[in-house]
Amino acid sequence: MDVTLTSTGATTAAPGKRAQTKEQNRRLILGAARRVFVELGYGPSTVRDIIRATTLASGTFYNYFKSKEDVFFALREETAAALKPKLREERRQAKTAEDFIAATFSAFFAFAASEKDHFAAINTETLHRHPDTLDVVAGLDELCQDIDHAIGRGLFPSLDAEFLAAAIIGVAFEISGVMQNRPIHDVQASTRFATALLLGGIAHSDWQ
Amino acid sequence: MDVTLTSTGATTAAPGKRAQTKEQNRRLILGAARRVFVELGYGPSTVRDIIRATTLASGTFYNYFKSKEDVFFALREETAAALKPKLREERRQAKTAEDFIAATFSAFFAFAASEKDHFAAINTETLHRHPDTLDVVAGLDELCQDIDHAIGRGLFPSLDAEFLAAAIIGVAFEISGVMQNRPIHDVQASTRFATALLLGGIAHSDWQ
Amino acid sequence: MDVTLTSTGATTAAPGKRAQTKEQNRRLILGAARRVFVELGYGPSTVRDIIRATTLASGTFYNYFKSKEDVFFALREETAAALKPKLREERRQAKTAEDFIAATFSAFFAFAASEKDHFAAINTETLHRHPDTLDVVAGLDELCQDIDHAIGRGLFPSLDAEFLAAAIIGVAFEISGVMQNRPIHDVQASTRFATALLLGGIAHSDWQ
Amino acid sequence: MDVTLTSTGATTAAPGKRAQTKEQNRRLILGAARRVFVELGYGPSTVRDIIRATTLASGTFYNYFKSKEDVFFALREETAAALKPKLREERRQAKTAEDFIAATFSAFFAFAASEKDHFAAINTETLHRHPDTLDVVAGLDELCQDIDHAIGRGLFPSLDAEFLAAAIIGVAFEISGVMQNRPIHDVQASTRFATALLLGGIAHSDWQ
DNA sequence: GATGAATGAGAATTCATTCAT
DNA sequence: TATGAATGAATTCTCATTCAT
Repeated sequence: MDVTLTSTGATTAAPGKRAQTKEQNRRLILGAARRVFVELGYGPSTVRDIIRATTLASGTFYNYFKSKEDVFFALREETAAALKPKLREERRQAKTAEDFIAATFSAFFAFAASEKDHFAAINTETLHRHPDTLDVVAGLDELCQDIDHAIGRGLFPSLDAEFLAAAIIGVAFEISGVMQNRPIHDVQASTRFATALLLGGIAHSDWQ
Repeated sequence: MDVTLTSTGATTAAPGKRAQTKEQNRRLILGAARRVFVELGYGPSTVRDIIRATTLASGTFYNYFKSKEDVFFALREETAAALKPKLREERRQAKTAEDFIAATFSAFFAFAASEKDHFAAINTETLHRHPDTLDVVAGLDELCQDIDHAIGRGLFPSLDAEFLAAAIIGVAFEISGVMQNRPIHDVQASTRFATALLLGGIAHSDWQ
Repeated sequence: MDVTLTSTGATTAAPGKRAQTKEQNRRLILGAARRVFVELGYGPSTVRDIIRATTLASGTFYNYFKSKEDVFFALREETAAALKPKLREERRQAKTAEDFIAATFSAFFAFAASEKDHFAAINTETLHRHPDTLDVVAGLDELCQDIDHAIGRGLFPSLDAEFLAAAIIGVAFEISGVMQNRPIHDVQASTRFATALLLGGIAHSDWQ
Repeated sequence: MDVTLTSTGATTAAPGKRAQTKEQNRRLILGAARRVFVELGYGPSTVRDIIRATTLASGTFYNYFKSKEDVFFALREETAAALKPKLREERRQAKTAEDFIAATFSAFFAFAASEKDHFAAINTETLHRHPDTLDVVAGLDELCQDIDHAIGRGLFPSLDAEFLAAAIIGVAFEISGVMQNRPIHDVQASTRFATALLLGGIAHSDWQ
């Protein structure tokens, strides 16, 4: 009984340290989850696997997350938070359609190349298990908005923004997949190809 | 003597009732699996779920397939067998780059619209669990070959065939995803958009 | 209907051939079972394993045997039928205690060395699963009788025949186990050791 | 601060309620396994059977043991730990061959009579499923060593120690089997018989 | 008699989650 | 809050056996 009192006292006495440990544990779990998702794929991964990749006890997991899915959403949020601002920023400043497209692909491929783990954890079958993932991460909504905005600014002709956004994202993911399978991850070449294709199509003059 | 003949004859008659039931059951399981995969997604689906979607006993499943994965491969094979020939045939006969691209998208979107289940079962997260699925179903290899061939015939400029194939497949899947979410599945509009984009790029003149 | 007639006719027409196939199949199953028991041990072996080691269909098994245990009893009977007469014959003709003991061990070890498979199939954990196996195979009853008889003939002093029979069989099996683990299966040496031990004990004069 | 101390103290106190329950459950499972092995034999016993003989939930079993085999090894270790020291101790102090042999048999039969369950659980067909069981439990290695040592001390003539050890163990197990089937478990009579046989052989003078 | 597919009980094992400490 | 043992539902898979052909 008095214990409650005392312990409460202790809790309020050192809130900083408590909070720090809490944030620490949260990051511990997220990091472990990312590693596990990359290793096993999202579907086969279990909460047990995540806990095992941690120094924490099984019960502790549930102080931070409700389920594996819950962890995944947190990870996705992290990735989105890291990627989306970069994408938007550059697109905002685009003066031409080429700037716009190139900025999008460039940011995307650079991220895919540098943050392999972020990307791998997301890229696994999660994409289709949670089909909005790609939209969330790459910011389909924002891309749509930006495209509409760009159409308004006269950068693009008036076309189906949703289709275009889908096409851009489809090309971005598939090309980045090919890129990651090649011996060297040539971000520039990938960006050049995707940009040229989206901008001028196959028929345009200067391939190579 | 003749008895032996007769009885043998009866037993091995044409497909025989036995063989017929066997093929029937195989199809029963495949059908159930397709429905289950569409409903739950591939990962969460269990062999039990598939059996439950069937009138058969649990053990019977294993007379036909080794595992859930085994069923999936059979389904994928089916889908590929249904889709790939259509794709190739039309591309073969293409006289122009536009024919080539349009034929590919048209066949793909038509298939996606008409064979929703085939497509949905494949399209689930299986795509990334079995990353070669898309290649198998849509025939990445054949697409690469056909592109190379088309380059040889002078239909296309000389570009990175693998990148282009990836881009086409990425656009095809993503656009078909958008299409399937819209109230009406306008195959023609989707085909027109994707073809125009890939062929002339965003910058080309006549959108709409 | 008339088929029944005809087929019956056929059956009675060539009874020899039928019977031959029947006996053939029985032997096929017994042989497969022995191999399987030796390979996997009796416990882990399944009827399926036995059938698989055969060219026959699963249902056919049940035309010949009721269960795995049933097969085992048949095998044991076979082994007993092969071993017991040899043992008895030689013991009958024994003129001295040494003859009696030596004959028993000699026949046993020779059998163990030559009929490894028979022996191995029996020797596995079946021994204790069916604890009477050893008695059946080695003929504990007959050994008891023969000992009693020998006591009557004055070959042995008057001792507890059951204990002695147990001791003989225990020594026989354990020594044969050691023998089979040695590089060469020296039946004579084993016989000599066991006979000397049982006859004169450790304390007797001429070991070596 | 002191709260931490107190709570920590409570949690880790001596064995602690947790640890105590854990050990309790371990013994619960081992006890159940022993009963089940005796009842059904090792081979036919299943993990389910063991769990069912317990008040615990199925999953709990796997918190303690990996498999049925794992339990068996634990039981065997227990039995060996209970039996072997008795055997060795008495043999060490043996002044004569008779002492040596008698001590071995006496300890063995006494154990067999008193610890029927220990013995029965081990004695089942496990013996041949895990052929080293007998050696482990009865200490074949130690017996060999002790025999060699005894030969060195001049207690025994120079004979094949491995053969002798095998013979002793064979006699011990078989005689104890006979003994256990008799209405009264006369440890002394069994010891006397086995000792006399091994020591002086059948031919020695004073049976009875 | 021979065949081999269907059956469904049952075995081993894992897992998310709870809760006493 | 952290811990980690207990839980029992759920899953995969095997097996002996039956029975229509």
